Amino acid sequence: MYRIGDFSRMSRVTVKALRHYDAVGLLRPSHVDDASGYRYYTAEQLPQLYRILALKDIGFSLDQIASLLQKGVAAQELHGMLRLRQAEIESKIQEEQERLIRVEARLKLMDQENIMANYDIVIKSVEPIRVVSVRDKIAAYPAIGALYGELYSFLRRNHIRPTGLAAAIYHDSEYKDTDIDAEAVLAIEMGGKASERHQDDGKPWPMTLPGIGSKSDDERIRIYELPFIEQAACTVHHGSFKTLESAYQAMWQWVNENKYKVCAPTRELHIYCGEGKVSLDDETYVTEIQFPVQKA
Amino acid sequence: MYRIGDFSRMSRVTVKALRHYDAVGLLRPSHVDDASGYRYYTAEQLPQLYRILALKDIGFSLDQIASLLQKGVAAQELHGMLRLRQAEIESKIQEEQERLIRVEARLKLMDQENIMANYDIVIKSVEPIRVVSVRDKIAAYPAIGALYGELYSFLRRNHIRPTGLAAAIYHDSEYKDTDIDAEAVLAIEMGGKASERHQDDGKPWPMTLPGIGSKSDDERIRIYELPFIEQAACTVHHGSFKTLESAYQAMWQWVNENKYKVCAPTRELHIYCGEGKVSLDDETYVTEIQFPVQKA
DNA sequence: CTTGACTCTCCTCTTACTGGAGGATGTATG
DNA sequence: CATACATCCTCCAGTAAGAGGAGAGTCAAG
Repeated sequence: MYRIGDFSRMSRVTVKALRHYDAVGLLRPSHVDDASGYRYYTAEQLPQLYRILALKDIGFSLDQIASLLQKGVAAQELHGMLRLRQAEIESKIQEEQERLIRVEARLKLMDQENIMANYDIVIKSVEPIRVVSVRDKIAAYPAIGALYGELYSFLRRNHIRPTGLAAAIYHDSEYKDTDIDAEAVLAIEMGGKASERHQDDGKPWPMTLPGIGSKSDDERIRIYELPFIEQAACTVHHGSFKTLESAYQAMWQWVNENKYKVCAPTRELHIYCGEGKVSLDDETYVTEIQFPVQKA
Repeated sequence: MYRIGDFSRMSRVTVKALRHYDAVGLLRPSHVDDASGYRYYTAEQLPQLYRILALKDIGFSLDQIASLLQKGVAAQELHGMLRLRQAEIESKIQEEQERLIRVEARLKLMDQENIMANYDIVIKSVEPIRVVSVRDKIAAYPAIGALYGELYSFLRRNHIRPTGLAAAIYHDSEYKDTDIDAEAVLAIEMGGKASERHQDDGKPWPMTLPGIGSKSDDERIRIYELPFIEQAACTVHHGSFKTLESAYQAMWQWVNENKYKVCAPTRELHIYCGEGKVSLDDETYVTEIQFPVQKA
């Protein structure tokens, strides 16, 4: 019979931990003195403790260990748990390796800091958005303004209210500065409440509103739902459109270095874009750039 | 100005998390309504939030992020933090890889379970122990009993009390079953209290007690301190000495598969060894086997 | 009998939030 | 203007695996 301190020294497990294992029922001392509450352990409990430590080393939680020990678990079951752990560890390693790549990419990017502003790039999902849209080849980026004009006049004529969110979608798979395949979109009301939006009932929304869209002027305009994006690399540019370019540069570099690839048209969300008419060098603008990506 | 829910939807950060960042001072809403307490965020705060997320992705704690953001930290400093993180991640990956090896070794071992009992092997450190010792070549393992006899008679003659801990140390670097270089040791009192034992003052204990050890009978006997072992692979065998062999087998296999190598003589601690005379097939015995190891 | 080492229980703290209760506020609709 | 009801608020508890410490009781040796 060993007192807790002796048992602790033998096993190199802290007294605190031994008491904790007692409390959670993982390793009860073989005897507890009624009067003093002193815990007494026996030599036979040492292998039990070692089993606990070995399983802990493997990465099981105390709960899992308890269930592995208590119901005289079949070897089969332990085998399965081990396989599961194996997979978990492997994915954890992968995760850490990706993290490592992000750190390294960032370090690299810092060394070029004089060249480009520091953008913080984040992977997130993007919910579907119901929009009115017009798509056309444009000569240069600023020309997209005309497309928004078309959309606003369409909405006015048909008494549809925009939600205020405007975005551009670029369908070219590479960088171009002329003859750009651009789409301008304005978000409009979704059906249902925000909390229900996720679980779409599958019914497709009409591509055009009933009774409209037949006029020849509106033939260019579509109403549909932008698809959900599972993973988008996103960054926010705070400043004028003139300097937006550097954000794109940072995005491409990040995507490459982190071994992603762009798997759908890129989007540009105009989060803040002034009240009146749009200018090219308003430094107060806020724009989010979204690159739908997949692990390459 | 966005309400917390809108800001949450834009950034895909939960409302709870945003409130938490407010609480810890990481990202204060740019305006809080006095009357209602409603938090209002601006578009400019989106890049700030993204910076937080990017740093979090890299693995910094919120505290670290706060300190990185608050005192307009020099790029130098961030660079240093990133390097540090890099090293941390690398060591974490290594750790997980070792964990993975342990899981695989265990799976392998389970497949041979019919052959050998399941031993749980653990890495721990072993504190120095002050002992009386006698070392000799013995013909076979059971012959070590005679060495213990010598030690007990020595202690009796010199009125030294053993602490009760007995161990065998095997100096052969490979398995032998004859002509074995064995050392029998019995622990005796250390100077100082248990809590002070760790911090040895460097003074070597005398190799022999003053006034004794000069008799010719005692020339074989040494008194010294077993060295501290930083890492020892340890397992406990519960059963007779006859079956101890299989524990050694398991140990060697484990050490090899986990890519360690044995770097010092192995020890056998007799944790429970009956009261009277020692038998070869007492199934109640408890023995710990310790292999000092290093990563190969 | 005293001293000092040891042990006990109970409390709080750690991370980065999540979940929920109970109540106040904001906005759209009838 | 009244009423839903969606959204917001603040507080409280819980998570894993103990660490740290307070205050009090226990054990063995001298």
